[in-house]
Formats: sequence, structure tokens, C-alpha cells
Amino acid sequence: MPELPEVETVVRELQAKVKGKTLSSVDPVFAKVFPPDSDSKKLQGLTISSVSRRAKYIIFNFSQEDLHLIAHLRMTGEFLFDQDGENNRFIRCIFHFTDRTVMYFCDMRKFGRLEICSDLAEYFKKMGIEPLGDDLTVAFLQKRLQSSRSIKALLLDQSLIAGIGNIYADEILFLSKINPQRSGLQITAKELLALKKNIKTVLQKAIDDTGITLPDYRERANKDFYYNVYGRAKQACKICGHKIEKIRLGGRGTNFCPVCQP
DNA sequence: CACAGCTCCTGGCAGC
DNA sequence: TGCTGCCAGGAGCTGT
Repeated sequence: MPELPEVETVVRELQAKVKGKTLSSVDPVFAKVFPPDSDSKKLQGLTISSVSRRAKYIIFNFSQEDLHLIAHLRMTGEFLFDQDGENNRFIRCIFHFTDRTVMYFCDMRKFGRLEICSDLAEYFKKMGIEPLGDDLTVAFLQKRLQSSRSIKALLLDQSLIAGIGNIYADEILFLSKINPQRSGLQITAKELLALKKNIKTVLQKAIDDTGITLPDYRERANKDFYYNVYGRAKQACKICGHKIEKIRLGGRGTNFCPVCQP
């Protein structure tokens, strides 16, 4: 499922494929994915000037600067082109370009969303900082993680840091040697430093790998090899050999090593 | 206000 | 084999 690194990769692919193309029509096949009040007809005739990203949101920018198309892939959303998309069973919206190419928004589980937005600052006003930007500092973490909630829940809170999902939260906590159940209040200054470092390195490495060694992010095929804890419940910890445990925390499957993350 | 828990959705898989 | 029912989870919403 796409998290920030995968979304970043999708944005780069989209930028290469659709920048400069002009929409001739937009056909919302499934109303919930593209809500009726967002009036997709407004996009007709607009030329895509760039594709960018905020957290896990994809932003299509147009020649008309006060209109944006925002896409969120959620669990299973994807953009497919031409023959790759036309036979897909889960087409939710079809974008026709004037050069006769076609972009399909497909999403098996119907969680993904498309939305038209005229004010990006307003749209993202509740969104937390970008984890790969300069805003993520030890001082920021020290201040914003002061909460009785679990550190795992805090890492997943998009209004604090925007873009960390369930998989990378588990990986970041493993590398930081922090038990996911601990409260934000209990995290020491030394651990905050490790957290800050690992948030950046885990996400950046995933971006690099998704773009280079794992082009098919949809199936990060060898999970067992790639991840330390995610998807490895009951298997041996790569550091100490103890069984990786899986629990539910804040409604999320949470994998960790009880020895390395006491 | 802060936080926990529910909801959406469907393919895949464990268990019987 | 064939069925049932649970699980996966991002983010918005509802309830406490």
C-alpha cells in the first residue's frame, strides 16, 4: 500500500507522463471516489503544469493556478495509462487528454479519493510537517510528542507529522529501539534524536529503493528481506533472534521485537 | 479538548 | 472442496 515514499515515486512518474497534457474530458465512474459537488467538468480544457505532493496527497497543478486536483490513493489506488488501465476491473475515474491518451484512476477498495481544490493552504491547514523537510527537528519532536498517547499513535497522527504510515512507523520504532506501546511522555532526549534520524533515513531509503531497485512498489516482493518487523510476526528478529510479536495498537497491526524494543 | 474507536471496502486467506 | 468470517489499513467521523 502506498505510503509517502510510494506516493513520491508515483508523483515523479505522473510528472513525467502528464505534465503539459490538456484534459479534454473527465468521466467520474464512481461517485464516491470523485464527489459530485467537486464538479469534475471544471477541469475540462485545463493543461497540467506540474504534479506535486503534500504528505500522501498527490496534487495536479494546472495552467489555471487557482484550481488543483487532489488525489489520495489510500490503500489500493493507482493511476494507469491507456491499455494498462482500460481493462482494469476497478476503474473509478477516467481522464481523457486532447492527445487521445487516457489516464485511469483505479482503486479496488474504493477508499481512494479525488477532489478539486481552489486553495491548497486551506485544504492542508490541519496537516502536520513534512518528515523529510527541515521542520522535523529534535526540538519539534520534544514539544509535539508530549502526550499520553502511544508513540506509535503519535507517529501515525498526520496532524503532527504528515506522511508516516503503519509500515514505516513500525520500522522507524524498531530502528530507534523504542517499544510502540510507550507513551510519548516517556521518550527520552536520546531516543528523540534516534527517532528524528530514523524517520528521515527510513523514508528516504524507501524512496530511493522504490525508484531504483523496487520499481514495482505494489508488491514489495520480498517483505521478509526488506523489512525488519513489518509482515514478520513469529519470525526471528534480525538483530537478536527473538520472535517478532504482533499486537493491535490503536486499531493497527503493530509488529515489534520485545527484546530490542523493551 | 483529547483521545479511542468505528467506518468505509473488497480480495485473500485461515479455519472448519 | 467449499463455505464462513476475519484481516488489511488512511483518514474522517462519532462517541466518551
